[in-house]
Amino acid sequence: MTKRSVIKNMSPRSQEQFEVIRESRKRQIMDTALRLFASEGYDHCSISMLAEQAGISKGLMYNYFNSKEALLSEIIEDGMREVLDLFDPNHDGVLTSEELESFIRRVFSAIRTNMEFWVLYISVLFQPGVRELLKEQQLIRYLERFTPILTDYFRRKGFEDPELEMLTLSALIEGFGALMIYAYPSMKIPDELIGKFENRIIGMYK
Amino acid sequence: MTKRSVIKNMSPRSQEQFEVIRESRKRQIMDTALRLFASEGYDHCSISMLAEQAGISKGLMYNYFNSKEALLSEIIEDGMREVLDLFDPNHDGVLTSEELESFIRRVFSAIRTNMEFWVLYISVLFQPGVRELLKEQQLIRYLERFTPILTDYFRRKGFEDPELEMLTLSALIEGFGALMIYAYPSMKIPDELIGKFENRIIGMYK
Amino acid sequence: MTKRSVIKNMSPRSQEQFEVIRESRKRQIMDTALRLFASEGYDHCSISMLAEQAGISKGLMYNYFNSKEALLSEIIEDGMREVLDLFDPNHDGVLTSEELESFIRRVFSAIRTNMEFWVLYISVLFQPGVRELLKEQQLIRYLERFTPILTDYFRRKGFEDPELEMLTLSALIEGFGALMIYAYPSMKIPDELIGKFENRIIGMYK
Amino acid sequence: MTKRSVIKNMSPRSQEQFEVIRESRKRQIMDTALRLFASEGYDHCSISMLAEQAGISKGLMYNYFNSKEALLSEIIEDGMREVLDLFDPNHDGVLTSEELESFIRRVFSAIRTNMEFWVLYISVLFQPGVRELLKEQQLIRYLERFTPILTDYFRRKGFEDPELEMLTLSALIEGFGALMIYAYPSMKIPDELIGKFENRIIGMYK
DNA sequence: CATGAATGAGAATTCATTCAT
DNA sequence: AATGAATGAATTCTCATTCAT
Repeated sequence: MTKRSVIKNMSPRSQEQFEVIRESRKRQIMDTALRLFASEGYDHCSISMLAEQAGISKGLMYNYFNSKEALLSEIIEDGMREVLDLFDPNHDGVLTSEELESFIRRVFSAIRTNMEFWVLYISVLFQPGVRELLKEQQLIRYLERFTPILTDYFRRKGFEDPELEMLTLSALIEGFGALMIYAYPSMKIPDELIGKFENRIIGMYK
Repeated sequence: MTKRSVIKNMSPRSQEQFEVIRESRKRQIMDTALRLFASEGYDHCSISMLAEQAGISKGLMYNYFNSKEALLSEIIEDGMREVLDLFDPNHDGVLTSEELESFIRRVFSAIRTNMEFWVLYISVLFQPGVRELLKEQQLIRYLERFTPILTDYFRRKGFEDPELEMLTLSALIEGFGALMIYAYPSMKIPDELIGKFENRIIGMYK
Repeated sequence: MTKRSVIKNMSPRSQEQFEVIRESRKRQIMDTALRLFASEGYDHCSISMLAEQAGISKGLMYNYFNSKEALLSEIIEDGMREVLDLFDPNHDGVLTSEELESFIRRVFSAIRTNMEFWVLYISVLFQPGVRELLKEQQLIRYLERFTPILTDYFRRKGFEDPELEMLTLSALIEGFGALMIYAYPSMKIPDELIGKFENRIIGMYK
Repeated sequence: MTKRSVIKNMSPRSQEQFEVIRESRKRQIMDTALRLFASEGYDHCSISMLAEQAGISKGLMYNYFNSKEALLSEIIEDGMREVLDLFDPNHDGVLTSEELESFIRRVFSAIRTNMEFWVLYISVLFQPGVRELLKEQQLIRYLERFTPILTDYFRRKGFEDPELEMLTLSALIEGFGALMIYAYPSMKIPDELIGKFENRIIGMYK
């Protein structure tokens, strides 16, 4: 009788309990890592530092993630999932005015409520060496699927140059994100101004 | 006989020759470093890699720069100088329509012709650990001096909410930069579209 | 169930086991380092050499000491503790003849039984760059506290020039140490002669 | 006709002049090096630093000395020659009281007037890695030749244990040197006290 | 004789990762 | 599942020495 089976016999519900423990540990690690990666930078945050901050041993991390890069990857995927959840996945490929407004509002909301994720995401996005990592990620593919839908929307709405509108809208959103991130965490753009900005964009494309 | 000629006699390779060598080597190192930092990322580019790519020994870099960070710093300063040269430093604090148009065109031109620098600049800007390095840089101070001038311009032009216009313009420019950089070097936004985008922005604020 | 036992359950190798490992490894590293620093010189002994001699990897040293200098520092402190233990810390500031004799005998004993430490200590003491490291060490402070006590002893004993006696005694001890160390490890001053020397000094100041 | 012969023809007395230049340059380098080695430590003083302080180029040093170690070696030899010059080399192997007094006075004088040399000498002497360098030096051989002469002196003078006297005198001198060096350059032992100390030693062995 | 650019071996140190327990 | 000791490759940086001019 192996040590393993002994443990098994002693705790019949251990299977589910283990699952729960695993999941909570994973969250704990990922939350700490997101915070540290964003504030210290992915490269400058060592596994030691991470383990210490998360209150676990260095070895344990490798029990949950195959490597530091795998951890990053999961964090990014996780953050994206959270972001994507904000968007209606049910649309049929044809965008209405209401759906566009909702989309824009969600984008702004996402940026404002997930700053830590965005800082990490963008800082990683601009580290050329790691870029490849993200190229295959869902968000990018999602956004790429979204652009023709948007372009189509502008065409249907009778905009003279749909592509130009698409570029402008993209730039406005990206630019807003960049401004927010760059300001984070020291400066702050007033909430009221952000609201106006949001409304203006919606007004431009309704 | 001047002191200079004495020195000359003492050193078979003259002062000027050494200066020429130093200057050209420095350029060679900085050019290689800019390229590599931008394409591989500052952190992922080691001195070994840099030396190999530049065709010099590892030690030589330290003959010209005190540290890797000092090298980065000089590259950034250098790039900024080049960028700032694009802008007219002679304006008196009051912006005319023509000056604004000129400014916007120069910004776009700068982004498009110095992509490598911008990729590096932005990637560094978003690396939390190195951010402090740039906070004291000229470009940021320059841009910060520019924002009130722009806001004032919008006020004089009778725009309803000058701050909102300022934010919008900033977002459009930053967003365009981000799009360009993100696309670099694999994708390309068509030149024609960029031209239209530029003209639209100018049209918006004239 | 105490917190301790919880921790125990969590780690198959118990807290105590780790402490034992750490302590023994630390000793192993410090012993090797003392030997090497004394025989090769602190500067000429590289971490590589040390690791090789101690039979560990280069990196492991940094698991136990923050830097090479920290290692040196701990060795010095350790040696001093050992040396200071030889002296009676209970004296009340007033020295008797017996205490002086005991002190001198202990000094000589310390020098003779801790040669490796003394060689390192003195060699470091005379390396200008590292001197500051030792200025704050206990031994020096201890000795500095001792000099007025000795001077006072000579005054009470009716010596004509207590300061001169103090200087002479110090010189005799330092000189003996220097001779021993310089001779180490190739030459040897005969034990019998050392004994006579010791007795003579004691005789001079009783 | 080679470039060399041209120069030769142009300056007929260049041979002697070169000698003078060489000699003065060498002195300049050695003086700077002695000062720096003593104050910064041999290991921590780089050729760059030395060249800068001496106002010459790095390469030039190698024109006069084959290596950094050769430079050290020459400095040591040079300092020893200076020290040895203080002693009467003419004695016939039999020491008189007057000669001993003169010897001791010279030793003390040497220590006090050549502190920089002694600091370097001792610091090098105690760096085990470099010790071998000095083992073959003249001063040590000289001193080794001197010990039997001293022992013989004490025997002839009727001292009970000549070897013990020899050891005591050596310890007193070495100890005084160590005290001086250790105090250098921050503390100072009062000149008057040194004088008394000197006289006491002379008194002890006359 | 004199220069300083250039080299490359080697230094201290960091850190992702492995593994015995 | 959990620990942290151990590894070793890679990193930044230093410096004695060489060499073309």
